[in-house]
Amino acid sequence: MSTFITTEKRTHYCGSVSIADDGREVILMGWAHRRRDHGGVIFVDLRDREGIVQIVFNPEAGQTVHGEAHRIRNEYVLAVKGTVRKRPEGMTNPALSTGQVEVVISELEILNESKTPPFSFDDEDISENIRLKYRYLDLRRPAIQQNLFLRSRLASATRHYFEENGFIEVETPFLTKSTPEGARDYLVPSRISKGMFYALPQSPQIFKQLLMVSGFDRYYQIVKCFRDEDLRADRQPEFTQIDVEMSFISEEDIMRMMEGLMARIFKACLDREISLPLPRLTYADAINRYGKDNPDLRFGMEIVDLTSIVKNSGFKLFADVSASGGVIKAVRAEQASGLSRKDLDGLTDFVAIYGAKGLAWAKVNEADWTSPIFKFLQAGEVSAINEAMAAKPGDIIFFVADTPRIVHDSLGNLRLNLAKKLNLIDPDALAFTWITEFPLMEYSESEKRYVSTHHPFTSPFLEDLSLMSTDPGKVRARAYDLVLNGSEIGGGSIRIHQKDVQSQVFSVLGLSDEEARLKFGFLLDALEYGTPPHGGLAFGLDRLTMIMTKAESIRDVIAFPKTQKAACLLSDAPSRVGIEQLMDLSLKIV
RNA sequence: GGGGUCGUAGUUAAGUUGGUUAUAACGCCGGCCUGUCACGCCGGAGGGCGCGAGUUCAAGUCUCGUCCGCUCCGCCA
Repeated sequence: MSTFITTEKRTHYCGSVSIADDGREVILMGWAHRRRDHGGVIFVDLRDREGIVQIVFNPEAGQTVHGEAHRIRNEYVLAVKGTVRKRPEGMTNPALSTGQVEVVISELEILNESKTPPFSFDDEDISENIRLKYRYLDLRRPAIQQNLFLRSRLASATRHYFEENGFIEVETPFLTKSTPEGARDYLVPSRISKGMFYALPQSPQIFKQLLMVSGFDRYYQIVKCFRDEDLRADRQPEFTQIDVEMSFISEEDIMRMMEGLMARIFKACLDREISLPLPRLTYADAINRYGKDNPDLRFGMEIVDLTSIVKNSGFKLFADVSASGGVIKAVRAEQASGLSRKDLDGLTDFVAIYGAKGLAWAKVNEADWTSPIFKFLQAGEVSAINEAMAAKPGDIIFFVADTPRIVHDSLGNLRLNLAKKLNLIDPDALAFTWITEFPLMEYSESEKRYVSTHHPFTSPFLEDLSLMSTDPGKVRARAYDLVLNGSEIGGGSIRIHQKDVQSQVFSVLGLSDEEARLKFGFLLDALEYGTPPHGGLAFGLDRLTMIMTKAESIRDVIAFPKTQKAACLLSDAPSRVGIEQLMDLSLKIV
């Protein structure tokens, strides 16, 4: 074989050959995307990461080259030398960015052959298990490559932004200490200390706070985090955070700095302008108006509280729910009377997922309602509801009556479901909102104690401190989430920097001084050595990339993702290990 | 842990009320073809229906179990 590759250098990417190169000799290397062999002339679409260009083998080019070109099959790896030529009249291909030109080949070297791939790279609906098993081939598909290119630009823009603003990137350990609060840890057994385990970090939370104690003042890191919890379409067991912490700052400073980051990222990656400052919503407002702490603000359809209108209603269900401390709320789907009875039954099943025992609906007419509950309501109630909902003929009102928790869950998700069904969402919209004033802790029925909403180092509102002993659920946290298009893309808080406040929080969480020492002793010690006021936040880089690429699954923005059972179909991880490895670690499988 | 859904040639799918040799398209292989670009034309190979039991004269088709993918609830400070 010749030594094309060692003596010659590639001059262009396939996708970057243009009409400006007309007449120029170029050297290209890439994969045979498709061949069209006419017996005489042979066309090959040559593909690399930048795109596709048509290369042409004419019989006149010579026996050797033409003969070799007959051997080309899909996905063969080629090196070619040839001359760029404007395509003959009427033979351009507008579907191709390089469709004005073609490259007439004078030299060819087949650098490598390829087995027939298990699936076509044009086909969009290949089952995911096949794609994941042959992920290296799946990643040849331009659509996924584009996602990863964008992800890289996102990370790059992030680094530039933080460097310009005086942040230092510091790496924190992956082999670290298991922390009891929060998600389940991935554990790594220690060989040297028998029976002991490291944990992979759920986030670098404590370490970045320690860096503030050390005086680094502004820290960031693009870092893998690990959580051993069940997966979702937007959750992987290992995922990437843009992790940030700052000293001598308040909420305002951090939120401004992060808004700047968002503006930079969207400008750099998508050339989109974000108007700042970003809107804000308190947690309580978000729940009351949208039923969720990650509301999708790309459309309206706000939840309306009807409890005061119907609490004394002749409709027993409403009256009973109200009397037992529940609420009656509703959303209005504009001009949705096209929904069939079957659709409505489907929606009832849908809200049942969130614990709702039923879903009442009312089609609004000129004078009355078409509704199973119409006959139970007085005329005054109907008109009051119509007014509260701003209902117009053709609208449908959906009611849920239950505990606040179930009502918000049901209607919050119903709102999303309806918006998709009724096409209310502009796919290009970017609806940011900060969510502020989260509760510091919530009572956990399963654990029979208060648990942190965010994490135990989150600072309470100082003016709420007196509630700590009397009504801990009412204490607000100095925490903030950033939500984009209904997805929580980041969250953080001002941290506790005084030891006595930290002790108070631990005690409400049911952690004794002794336990707290055992679990977080090193952080508590550090807090006693001149800790500056500090706070920070972390963004989910994967989720942000998902939104920016309009990916439906987090797997489409991760090169080598895991399945819902947390398995890697490519490498076959996790897998059994040999007895020797287990013995080294003093482990026994039970 | 639970709910839903899927599994039939390499791929994507079709397979009626269980009934001879399990279809199609694309891909693959061979032949022909000098302007195609989802090239075209002719011919061919390729699976026993995720796996395991069961019902039946007879099972992709019914039953049970099991595995895998996806999705949701719980979970994810």
